[in-house]
Amino acid sequence: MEKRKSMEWEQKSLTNELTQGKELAEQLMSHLHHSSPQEKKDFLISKILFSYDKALSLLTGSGDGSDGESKHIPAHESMLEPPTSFGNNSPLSGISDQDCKDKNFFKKRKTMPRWTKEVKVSPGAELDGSLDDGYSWRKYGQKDILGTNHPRGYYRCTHRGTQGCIATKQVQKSDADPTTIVLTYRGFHTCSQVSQSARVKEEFKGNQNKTLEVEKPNQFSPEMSFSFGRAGLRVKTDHLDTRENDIFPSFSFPSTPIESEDVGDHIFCATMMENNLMDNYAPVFGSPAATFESDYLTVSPCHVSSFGLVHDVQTSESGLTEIISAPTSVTNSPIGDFDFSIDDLEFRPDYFGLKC
DNA sequence: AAGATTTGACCAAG
DNA sequence: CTTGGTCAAATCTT
Repeated sequence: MEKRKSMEWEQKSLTNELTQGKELAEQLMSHLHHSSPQEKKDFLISKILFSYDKALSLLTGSGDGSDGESKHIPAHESMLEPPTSFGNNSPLSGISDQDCKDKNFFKKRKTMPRWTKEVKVSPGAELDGSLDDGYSWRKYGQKDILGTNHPRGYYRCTHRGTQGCIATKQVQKSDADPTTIVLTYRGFHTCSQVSQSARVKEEFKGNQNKTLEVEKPNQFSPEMSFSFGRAGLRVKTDHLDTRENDIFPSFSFPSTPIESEDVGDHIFCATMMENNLMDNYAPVFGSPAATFESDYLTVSPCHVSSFGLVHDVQTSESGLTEIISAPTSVTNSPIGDFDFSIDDLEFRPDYFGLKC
């Protein structure tokens, strides 16, 4: 009896959330066709994401802690920080507060934002954890991990003490391929480096063409294809090049350095963490995951048809290959495309959604 | 001297 | 109990 009531309630809530999401998306569409303030769009996107996420939570019954990811993550790391790029006075903070109170939304989330990146380094290259990803890190530990040949290094943001930045990363050499470094990022930067990133982004906005020309004429090609399959969204981009320090995960890709001779394929693979708010907001948190060697590019999808992301781009320096992925399958994550869109929106609103 | 790294100890989760 | 992650004192580097 109790159970049935509960199920009915959940179904009703699910319907409500999905309906709300749809309505919000329609509102957003209408705003996109008009010159509405960016903040308003952000607000709508945020609400859409929350709606979808809540719907997913209901579907997966995450309230019982069955979240697949959570079992790997210590409970004391459960908090989700508000997206810094929205700011404290952003519309988002309002909704999140309300949602949190209403349904213990965040209570169910025992995870920190977490995703991995594999960086393949040319033989002979330095394989330490200090690979420059645009942020400064301080090593706070190292541990031998069972079943692996190489120790894992633990790094936290240098500004943890001064600015309370909670971002951490783990660095470990791959067993299968010692030239590959597996980077696991956790948490998003809340330090000033985020705003730094945003500033670069703004500069990029204003000088996009100039930058592109200076760096590598004709390198930026709009022909990117997003192919979504069960295995994940794939973004293929040919000859991407520009400079942009951007935010993970969606549309930030390493770019080609100016004097890059050793040109190789750059594979960027991002799968979204299912049913996780932080995934939705990952792009605006200022994650370093997609950053590399200070040269980045923010791109936008031309069309979106499924989930997951692989990005081929002309090399970053030294013919490095990066594979970025979130730990959980994206198959169950209908919000995957939102993940990709939100950052894009922040940067180039006109590309949001499935429009191109 | 201040900041970064190393490394053994500690703790929570499974 | 085992394991991954973090702490913090000792040590090193700038």
